[in-house]
Amino acid sequence: MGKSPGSDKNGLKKGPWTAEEDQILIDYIQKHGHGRWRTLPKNAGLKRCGKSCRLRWTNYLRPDIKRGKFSPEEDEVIIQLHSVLGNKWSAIAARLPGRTDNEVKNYWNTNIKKKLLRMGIDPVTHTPRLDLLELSSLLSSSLYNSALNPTGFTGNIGPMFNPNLLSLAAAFMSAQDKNMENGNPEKIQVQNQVEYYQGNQFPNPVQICPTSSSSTVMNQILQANSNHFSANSAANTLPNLWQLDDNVNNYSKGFLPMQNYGYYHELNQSIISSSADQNQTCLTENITSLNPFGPILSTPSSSSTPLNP
DNA sequence: AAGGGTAGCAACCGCCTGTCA
DNA sequence: ATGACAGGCGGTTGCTACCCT
Repeated sequence: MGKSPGSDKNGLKKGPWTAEEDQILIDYIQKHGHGRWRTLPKNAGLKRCGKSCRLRWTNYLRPDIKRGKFSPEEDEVIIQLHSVLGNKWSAIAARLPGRTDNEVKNYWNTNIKKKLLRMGIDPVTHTPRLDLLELSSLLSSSLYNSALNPTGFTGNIGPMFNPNLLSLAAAFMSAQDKNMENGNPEKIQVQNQVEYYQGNQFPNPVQICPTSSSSTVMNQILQANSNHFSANSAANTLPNLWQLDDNVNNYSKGFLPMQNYGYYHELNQSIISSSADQNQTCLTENITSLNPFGPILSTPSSSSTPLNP
């Protein structure tokens, strides 16, 4: 586990902690509390640096640490929060009782990240990967050809484009793939429960037939959002559901934009989903017990602007 | 059974920020 | 205003366990 055993030039021990060291640290903190980590090891009689002690305590020895597998609900919370906060592991971990930032970070890197990639979702931007060339060119042409884009914008469509559309598209793509693999020509029903503050509503549910052309589907999607598009084009800006006009007002309505995953509804304390995976209906479940967004709603960091680099 | 590859994760590293004198 | 220090954070490393051939 961890770094190789040994000691640094100051004679301080490095590497895995022994049970004895753990016990010494626990005993000391129970007696004196933590803090002053630099002097703690000396006072406790540990040949460790303060930083190592702090890490050992916060990541492993703390009594409120919850060990074991992450639940599907925790998975969802991590993904949702990551889409808003980016790699702010401590902030994410703060919403998961008993989980540490290190644990969340490791879990993300070893598990969720791969899961998202397998689903065709970019784990950094939380948008469907546009190396799905067919989709990419489709979206571009849809934008260019549309009178809804009078500015002739030619930039990156990634975050400027309503990610929910991409989600839906990804759901379609993925469902299409699955059906083709299974040789199942049946209609796919992609549940779409996106609720927009500005009154934009997808048809609910959207019926998508995998045998229909992708452009038809995308046209349906674009049309379904035409209210928003035309409203914003009046302001001579590219339509962007994530760059809402007035964050304060929007939040006061009780909706927190969850990039690519719909909206978290403050009053219902539930996520109104635009999940790319029709099987992930748990997104719409009430997750009150985890209540991941309470404090976030009161901080400026809850801006609808994605924090991801 | 043995060896190579890979996933999981504890621990470390270096940078950043906040506090205080 | 500034420098020192403590603590926090995200990224990376490297060991162990497990899987596959």
